[in-house]
Amino acid sequence: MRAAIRCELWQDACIHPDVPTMKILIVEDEPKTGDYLKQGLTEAGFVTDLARDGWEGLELAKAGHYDLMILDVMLPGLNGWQVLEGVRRGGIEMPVLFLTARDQVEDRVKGLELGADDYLVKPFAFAELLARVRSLVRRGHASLESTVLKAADLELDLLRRRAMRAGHKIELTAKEFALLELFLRRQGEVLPRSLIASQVWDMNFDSDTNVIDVAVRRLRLKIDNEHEIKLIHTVRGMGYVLEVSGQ
Amino acid sequence: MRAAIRCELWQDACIHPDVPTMKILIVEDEPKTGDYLKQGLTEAGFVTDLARDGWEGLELAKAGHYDLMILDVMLPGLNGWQVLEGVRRGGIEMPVLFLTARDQVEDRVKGLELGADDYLVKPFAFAELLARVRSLVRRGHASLESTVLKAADLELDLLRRRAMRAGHKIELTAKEFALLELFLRRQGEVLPRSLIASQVWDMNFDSDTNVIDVAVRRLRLKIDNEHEIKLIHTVRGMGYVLEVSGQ
DNA sequence: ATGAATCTGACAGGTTGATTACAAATCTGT
DNA sequence: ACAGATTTGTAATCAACCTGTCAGATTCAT
Repeated sequence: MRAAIRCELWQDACIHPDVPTMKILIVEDEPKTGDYLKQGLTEAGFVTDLARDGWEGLELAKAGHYDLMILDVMLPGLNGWQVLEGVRRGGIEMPVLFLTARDQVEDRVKGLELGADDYLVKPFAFAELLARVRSLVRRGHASLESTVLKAADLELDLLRRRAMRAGHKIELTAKEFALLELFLRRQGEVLPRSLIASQVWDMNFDSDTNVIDVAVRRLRLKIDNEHEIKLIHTVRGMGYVLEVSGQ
Repeated sequence: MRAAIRCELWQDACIHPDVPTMKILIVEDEPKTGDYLKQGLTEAGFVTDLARDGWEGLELAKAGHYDLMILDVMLPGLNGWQVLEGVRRGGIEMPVLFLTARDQVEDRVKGLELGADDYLVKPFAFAELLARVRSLVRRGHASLESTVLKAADLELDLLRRRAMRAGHKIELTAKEFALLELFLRRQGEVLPRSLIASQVWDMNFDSDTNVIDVAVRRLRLKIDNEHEIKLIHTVRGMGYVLEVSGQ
């Protein structure tokens, strides 16, 4: 168990200069799924609210200003479409990501016609959800969210899936890419191994493995090795951080 | 912080010194879809009129002058093509965006032949519609030119449903065509298999199929095989991308 | 100095994607 | 509606190369 409390404090204290916080409303009655989503998205750097049923969801949607709503179709009380309809009638324009069950193909079409922007069939991989969420948020804020993350002379183009440092192209594997993306999105923050694990891997920290250390090393070899200024730093006992030193 | 950003967005949306307001005519009989389109486009800064059937659409198109028409194919009374034909006979030259059902491939061809400028398959994500709308409004009604997608010496003619590479005609099947269209519309972007699956197939990726791999291979055989410069590239662990390398 | 934390290099199993063949589904002309 | 042709999906095989593990070296804080 790594110093969880301290980490939260660090996260709270640190505000990204260039990436504004995005607020996401999750409407999901099943506790497990709901908590899972909330935690995962929070760790990914989003601010989330969780509504446990349709009515609560609708209410929250109207009250707060969200950048995205994640909406389960099967809900007690108001179902997903009804919530969506209520939201749209209320003149609220946020993008909506529908979660539907495997056999409810029709529902999917219905949802899209009613103005959902994307859908995902349960069960889904968290990484998949995250990708959709980012895509929707990006489109909603066309100019706000850049598709290129930067730190010093390092650039990561998310759409083209390419990394460059000092104008030199760098080939990254999938894991390396995901890891670097996380570092860049939360640069300046010290990321504990448990957080890295939950975001880049699907595991809940199998304490005694050094996959992360090895992955960070491999990334370093490609990113930092031939450069005077190092970007990825080890914070002993806490985790890793990507930052432009002298900052 | 959030508040500040929102304000800027609103101001941006409201005061456009260099962009005059664009008028869009929506012809859609299904009330929910119609309302949703109208609302969404209005909030995106367009001025919209909504016609509930073909006759009304035709009448409005002739009366007011619009910068774009969004036209559903399935309409009671006059259908989409008939409306389009009437509009063109009336000597009205605005760009037209067609909304068609997924499997009605013929419809799309017909629509394009009759002088539509682009089409979108229902159900679609609103963001996608918005992108097409903006593209059309910016470009204006360009007829033939607008229906050809290009990358290096590869051309895809949406109207004639024909592909050419280096001046040589290439016969494509329906799936191949749809796949290549997606690649060309989003060239430079690495498309994950899940994205391709949802766009070209009507499925949500049950990872235990390699349809996409096979389809890409078949497309490659026709597009890239005999050419020095490859256009479709594999990005291991991430997906496929069409791009002119060295770009 | 000492123990814990982290780095390093090598290796092997596993995953990914290319390729091929074949079966199922769809289209076509009669 | 039927038979043949074409298109499309499935499955098996193979090669390339990721990626997790591990053991030993190294660094760091006390």
